[in-house]
Amino acid sequence: MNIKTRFPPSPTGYLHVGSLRTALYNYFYAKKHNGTFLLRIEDTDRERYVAGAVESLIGTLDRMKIDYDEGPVMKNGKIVEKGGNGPYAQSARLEIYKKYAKQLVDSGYAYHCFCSKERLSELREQQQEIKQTTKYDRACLKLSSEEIKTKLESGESNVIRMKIPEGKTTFHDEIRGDITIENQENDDQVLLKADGFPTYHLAVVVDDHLMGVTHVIRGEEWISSVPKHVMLYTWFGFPLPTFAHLPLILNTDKSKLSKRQGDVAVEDYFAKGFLEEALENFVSLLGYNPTADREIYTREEFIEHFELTKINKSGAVFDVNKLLWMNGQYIKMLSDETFVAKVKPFLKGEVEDDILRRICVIEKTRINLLSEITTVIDSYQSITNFSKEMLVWKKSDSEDAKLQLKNIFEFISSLDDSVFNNLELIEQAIAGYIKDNGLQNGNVLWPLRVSLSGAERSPSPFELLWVLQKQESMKRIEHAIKIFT
RNA sequence: GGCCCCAUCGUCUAUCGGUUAGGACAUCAGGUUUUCAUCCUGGUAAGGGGGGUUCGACUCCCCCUGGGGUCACCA
Repeated sequence: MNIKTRFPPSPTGYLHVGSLRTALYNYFYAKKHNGTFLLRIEDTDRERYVAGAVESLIGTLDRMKIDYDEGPVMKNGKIVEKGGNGPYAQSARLEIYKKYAKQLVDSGYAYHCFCSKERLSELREQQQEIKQTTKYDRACLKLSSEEIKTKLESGESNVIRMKIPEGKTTFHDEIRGDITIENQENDDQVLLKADGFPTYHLAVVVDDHLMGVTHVIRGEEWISSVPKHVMLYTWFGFPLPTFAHLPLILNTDKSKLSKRQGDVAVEDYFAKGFLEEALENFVSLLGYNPTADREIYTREEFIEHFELTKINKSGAVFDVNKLLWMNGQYIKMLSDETFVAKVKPFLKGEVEDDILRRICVIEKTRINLLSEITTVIDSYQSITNFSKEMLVWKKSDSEDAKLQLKNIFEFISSLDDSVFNNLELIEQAIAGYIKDNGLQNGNVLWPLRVSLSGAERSPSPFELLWVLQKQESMKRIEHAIKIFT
């Protein structure tokens, strides 16, 4: 069988991290089985229309390097469609849904409903008051065919609703096994809205079938509506796809991951300086672990080991701390050149290329977020005030610190400019100086480092000399010496 | 509230009847280092409760408890 999976986001203007994982899992599954993966735009809610959302979504998927065989793509700044099962935006498929909805009405599985929204909400309120389950009361089912005909002919606003039959519906979920739900739990779901747009339920079934989708992999929040989908598949005579409902991604308090409790958009994570690869790795691990002997996996490994039956059933808390750690791991794996390039968009002011490169080399093991580069650069460019106590190493004293600074100042000024272009040479020179004079590392390096950085914690003095260069370094040491007088 | 799903360290997970219940993040301690970071070593830390089934249950079954999801002309 030719496997086909799909990713059908609603174009909200950003990609939710839960959606990202859904997209990834669908992608992994298709790739593993040499199948196809398609992107479909579920834009049937005109009230939630966001201008430019599709473009932004495509951009984000592109940035995540999640490519699809079918669906809308950008070409010369415009959206064009790829694949032979389009259109891939549901708003462009209205006639199709109308046809299928009508077919259901004609065969008695669905019916027109003329009830106003006001009546419906009143009804709901009444039911809630007497603690009844809120369901449509099927008032319009009692309409005679003549009545329906006249209402329709007079152009009265109406929707098409499913006529949920008695009994119960059982379906199989690859992750959870068989699930049975009483049909009476379902409301007579609206399939076609008054504005002619379908609801999710109609559109997803029709499209998945027409587009040849074999595996429906989506979030757990859809489980309760699967019976409706199963009924639709059955009424249309469509073969059932394989269902797999992924565990939810949760807030720290275990509720469904939401905007209120932190960032949910992958674009937000980009903006904070997370790397695409780290995000993919982290989010993919929320639900299963390919081999369980490590945390860092390549996409190829995720694909190779991916199995629906290995996915966890319980929800996973999104732990930013671990993401941060993972991002740091990915940053360390970056080449210096790539790191510099990735960091550039975060720069506030101009930084000379060569200096930036040196700073990046030093900071690669020190930051977990690309955006941290800005504060780090500030610390190289300006120095905060420090007391003379700070210049004294814990195993030394004020007199010695001052002496050491004076001596190292002399030594550094004797060094050739070219030495400062090579981190190793700097280190060799200073180490040699310490050894030749029979000194202790701490006595020299501590005050040196503090005078260069102005901080108790900082990169090594060698690294600082390398970045600051001779002139600036001497200036700072001189300034430190003055503090003693 | 009805229905559905779920239940291993604080968190992500491994263990698909027999393990000293493993790894990772976080945390704590130690090492390396002039400091910080990196890195290395080690520690603390888990099978919600009660019944079964079995020679033997974290693992299978039932109940309870707890958590979550869902109940729209939103997806």
